[in-house]
Amino acid sequence: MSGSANIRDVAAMAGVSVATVSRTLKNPDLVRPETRETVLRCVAALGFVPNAQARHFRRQATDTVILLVRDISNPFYLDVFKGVEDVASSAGYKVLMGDARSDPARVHHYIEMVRERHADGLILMTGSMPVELEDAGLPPMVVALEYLPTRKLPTVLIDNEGAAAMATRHLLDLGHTAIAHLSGPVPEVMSVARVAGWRKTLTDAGVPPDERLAVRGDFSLASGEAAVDELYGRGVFFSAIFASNDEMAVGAINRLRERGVSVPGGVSVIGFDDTIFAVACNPPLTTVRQPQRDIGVEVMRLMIERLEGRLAPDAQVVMPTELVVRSSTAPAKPDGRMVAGQ
Amino acid sequence: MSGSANIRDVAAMAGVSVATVSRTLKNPDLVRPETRETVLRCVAALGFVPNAQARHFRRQATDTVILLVRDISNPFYLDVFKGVEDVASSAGYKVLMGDARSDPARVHHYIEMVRERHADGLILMTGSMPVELEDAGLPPMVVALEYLPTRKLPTVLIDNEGAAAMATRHLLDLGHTAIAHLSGPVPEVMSVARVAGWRKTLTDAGVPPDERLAVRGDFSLASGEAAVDELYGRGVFFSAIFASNDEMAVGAINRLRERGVSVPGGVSVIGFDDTIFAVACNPPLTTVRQPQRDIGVEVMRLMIERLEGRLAPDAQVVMPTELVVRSSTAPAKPDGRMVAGQ
DNA sequence: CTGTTAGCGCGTTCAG
DNA sequence: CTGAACGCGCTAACAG
Repeated sequence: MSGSANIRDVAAMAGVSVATVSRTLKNPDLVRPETRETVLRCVAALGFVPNAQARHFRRQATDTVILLVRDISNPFYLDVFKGVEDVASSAGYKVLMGDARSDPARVHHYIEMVRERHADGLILMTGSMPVELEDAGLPPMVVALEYLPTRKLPTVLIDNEGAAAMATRHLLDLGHTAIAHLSGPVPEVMSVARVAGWRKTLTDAGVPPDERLAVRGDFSLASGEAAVDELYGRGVFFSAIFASNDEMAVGAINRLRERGVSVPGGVSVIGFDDTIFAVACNPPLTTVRQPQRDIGVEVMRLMIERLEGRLAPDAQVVMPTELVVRSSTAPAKPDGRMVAGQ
Repeated sequence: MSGSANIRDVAAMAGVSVATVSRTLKNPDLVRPETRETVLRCVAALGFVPNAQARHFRRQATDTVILLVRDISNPFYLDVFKGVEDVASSAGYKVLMGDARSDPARVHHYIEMVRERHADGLILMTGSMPVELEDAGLPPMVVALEYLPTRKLPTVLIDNEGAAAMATRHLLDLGHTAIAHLSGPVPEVMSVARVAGWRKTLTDAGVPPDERLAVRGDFSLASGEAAVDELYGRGVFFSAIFASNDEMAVGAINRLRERGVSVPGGVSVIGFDDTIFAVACNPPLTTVRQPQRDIGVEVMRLMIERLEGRLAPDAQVVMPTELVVRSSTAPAKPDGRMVAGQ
């Protein structure tokens, strides 16, 4: 009745061998129906529950993967996790969530966990990675949304430059030309690509940006607020802001309002990601949507293929992004200078 | 050099027995220094990393706990996770994050994982639990912030009724008397306790609430928006709202503004939790803070004590809450009726 | 269809 | 201080 029965107890009670019990549970069609029923009855009677550790030990697999994110405080990862978890659980895998806190030592720690066979594989959503690890000894890994320049690993990506161009073009189409950009932490590839998309789009449109319009942030709410102060401090005119994520966009909006500038009346703001912040924001945020859940789904699919040995090491999946127009962007005022020097 | 060396390979290379290698790694002082050094050299040379599965199998422990939350979409859990993870990792434990999605079947699934010895214990942050499980057969579990009436389990709590009273009193102190309440899903204990705190505080203050001022929500942004519509639909006057979490408070604020009611000028709004929503909100949200990270810290401590067998089954820890005054609440206007029938 | 057997890699006796 | 040997619970051969 208690949970401490093992497969031998069941076998003894059912008068069969342990192999038969094992088969009944794992491969029932190999067992004669009557035998099967007897065994199952005994399993129930003893409250037998197979020991996963023993099974894993024997099979040399844990059926567990680790999802390692840059910073778990970022709600962005919540839906990614859901996607990963859906695919994982329907394929019999468990998901461990790890928080790298942007610390290479912690990334290393999680890689060690896989090498110790705590888990079968590692899904990386972290930009940094310790370099001392030789490629050969690396455990099964796949990457999502990040760039690890020195490695060749299966990856799920978005077109960051193209998505940034989409955001910038939206503002151009509304008549804005003085478009500031709040970037993520440069020189990370992701941030650099978005800066490039912004700059190129403006240049191609014949309004190459004043470099004072580019402010470096770190994806935090606070850095969005600070960036607005920085822009005013630089004394540069702008009628729109393209922020590299929603959280900074919200920070920027809040600071603009504190300064008496309305959004989108005074300044238009567009974000990036389409997280919960975009809907919670007031006004609701125009943003570039990343399909978070689907990204999770795809990267877990890659992981499974990788674990089953059927996947090219340089497989790449590019996920689409999409402009979501809400209420934080509006046509530019003809007398655009009204905001200057505010 | 690759990671596939086992303890026998090390023993062979070092010319000692496997037992000596094991001791060197786990209990170095039992080994003569020179032997130890030789062994360690060989460990390094072979890139030996002990197989965690084998160790766990042998020890009948996984050094892993599961943190099962009601709904991972709720950013509230992010900091709880951090607290859990901090304590866990410094005690040598790993944390698996599970998402119950308010589905008892999923809770059951995670309990099974523990019974299968996938993990050593389960931290429950879910209100529902399948009742068919007999108390005796339950694996090590501790609970945080939730009430499982039928069970007696170690628990970390807050004083929900007291905290709700604190929020309500803040509004009373500002001169409000027509105070609406957006509750969580009644009849869950947590929601009921907050409703009780609201009602009792008003009654004690001599302004027993019109029952039309109580609107049932489900902790979602959308239900906060809908609740505002519901209040206006009921035609009941209110100058302040106490929402049972921040997300609903933000939803309420946004809908109020869409209706042309300013916050806090027209209506004051107070939330509950102090999640990232409170700071991202415009205006910044007055709220009742729960110490999320510390709650995680405490509940993981309880878990460890429970796993080490030293913990009363009915241990309880009550964590303090705190009023955080920001800008979404303001003194009531003398001509309070200005909002009515808006 | 079923039973027998041999480990998976490690920790822990118990002798020396 | 060290080595030999056993077994944790299960699954995957291989025989019947």
